[in-house]
Amino acid sequence: MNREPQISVEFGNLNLIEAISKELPKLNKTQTKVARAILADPKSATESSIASLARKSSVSEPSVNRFCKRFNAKGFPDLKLRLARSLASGICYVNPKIDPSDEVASFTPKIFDTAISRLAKVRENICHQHINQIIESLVQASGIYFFAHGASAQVARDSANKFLGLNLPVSSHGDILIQQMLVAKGQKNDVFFIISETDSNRELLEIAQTAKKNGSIVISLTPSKSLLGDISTLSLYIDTLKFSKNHVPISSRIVHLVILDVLATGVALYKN
Amino acid sequence: MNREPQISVEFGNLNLIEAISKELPKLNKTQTKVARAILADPKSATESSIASLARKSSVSEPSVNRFCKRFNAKGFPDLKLRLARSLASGICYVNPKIDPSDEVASFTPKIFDTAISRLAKVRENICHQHINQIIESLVQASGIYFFAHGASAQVARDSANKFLGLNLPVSSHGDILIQQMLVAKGQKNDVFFIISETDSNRELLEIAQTAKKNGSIVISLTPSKSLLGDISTLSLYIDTLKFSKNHVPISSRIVHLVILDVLATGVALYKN
DNA sequence: CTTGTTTTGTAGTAAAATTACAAAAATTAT
DNA sequence: ATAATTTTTGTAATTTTACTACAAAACAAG
Repeated sequence: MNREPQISVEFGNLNLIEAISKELPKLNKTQTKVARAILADPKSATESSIASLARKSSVSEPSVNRFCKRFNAKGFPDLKLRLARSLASGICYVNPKIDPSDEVASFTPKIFDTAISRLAKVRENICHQHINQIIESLVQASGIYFFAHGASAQVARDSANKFLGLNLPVSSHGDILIQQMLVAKGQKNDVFFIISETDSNRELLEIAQTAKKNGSIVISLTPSKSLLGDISTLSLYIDTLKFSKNHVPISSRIVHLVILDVLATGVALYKN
Repeated sequence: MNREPQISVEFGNLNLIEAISKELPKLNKTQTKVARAILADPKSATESSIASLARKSSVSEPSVNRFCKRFNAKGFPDLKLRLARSLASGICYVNPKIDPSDEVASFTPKIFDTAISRLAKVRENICHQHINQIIESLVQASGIYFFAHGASAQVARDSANKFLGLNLPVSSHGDILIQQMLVAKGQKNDVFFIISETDSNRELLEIAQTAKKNGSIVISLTPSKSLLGDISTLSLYIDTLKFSKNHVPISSRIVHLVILDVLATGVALYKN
């Protein structure tokens, strides 16, 4: 039973809450009241009747109805529907802050939620065509080299293990000198897969450039707007959260790992 | 001060569609009709009235209403709400199978969904008290040693990096001989943190036993019902999915990583 | 201040959902 | 088999909810 994903990313629907807060300054007096009431507790808004929302915002029922139409909804039930969708979709996930007074019971779910919402976001936005191209490159590569430094080195090793299990000519390397040597000897069908959480590494950039010059394929897993991504043959952009001191310090690594699971699965399917 | 994150996905609600298809065989004649009508086009169900859904499934309106209550909804609007929520995220909480005919666009969300639902499950079931005890052990340890083999070795290294950043006396080791040596010299306040996805490693078990005998603290991250867990001072149980050939091969590593983020966060908060 | 425009609420109407109850199946015991 | 009991289902009435037409305020410009 081949279950297709049931998502429908209808742009107009997904970020209704964001749309409302964006339009907030342009709204008149009563509509602002309604908007405030909704934004104050969007979830309960999805569960309440037009009457109770009208009461909550101290306006009349038709005013709530007009508000709905202002936002291109057919009516109040339609607005609730969109609201529910935009709440569940996670597009407007706010990364919860951890404050020093947090107990285990309060920060543990926060950390899980952050990880989950990051995955959910990437799930929505990832480009399947890119994935496909990467899979094809990997399958026909004469050699696959995972390069990374620092924390990402673990992801690189893990990836190499995965692909090794699929009988691909793969290895992973964390040492710059070795990376440089391998790139210098790179063939046309060699794939250099570079994983970077921060795009801050100058040496990796040069390595990628050399690889490109030699005609090898460079695939990168980097933050968006990264120099590394620019010069790569193919790249997947995963942004690290710029976390301030008390933000959840979830790593991109988790997302990277899942993406590499996707790639490995793709390769496995491709070879059969 | 148990403030929940402002916007969190409610995972208990999200799997209504799955719940319906799961209950399908247990339903009686009319309710099956309703279920079929909903499953045939869940999205349009969220947009239609009870009357039109009743017409579509060739049953009476009250029957639809009864169906709603069968699934713990307050009534029809409530069911629509839940349906909308479960559609919007598109996350499938039953571990989906990947079949060889799957395209990138169909197996990619499956893999993400599996990771997400695993995290969600652990988030719900994790014992905060255990976490707390582990954090306390780590903070007061004179030495922390992460031990793992195979794929988990990456998690061990990653964890060591994390705790190193918090100025703890930490190291990670993948080599059995070194592990044995370190355990033999173990002090009372030393913590041996053993990460294992499979509980299949006999040597690690012996190492844990030695550590325990020496009076050191043994903390383990293992599958439930594991021998390793039994002999540990403290343990967190994370079950690996026993995946058949065509199940999503998501690793426990992702869950392990998040748990270690939790522990690191706890330690960081504890020290301030 | 008056006229025209926009905004807002009132009251009535239409639609939707729920409930109570009765009819029809289905089940069980005789 | 058939009567009695239970369960299931639909009809009709009730209640709740949402929408619309219209009139009263509020506001702006002359």
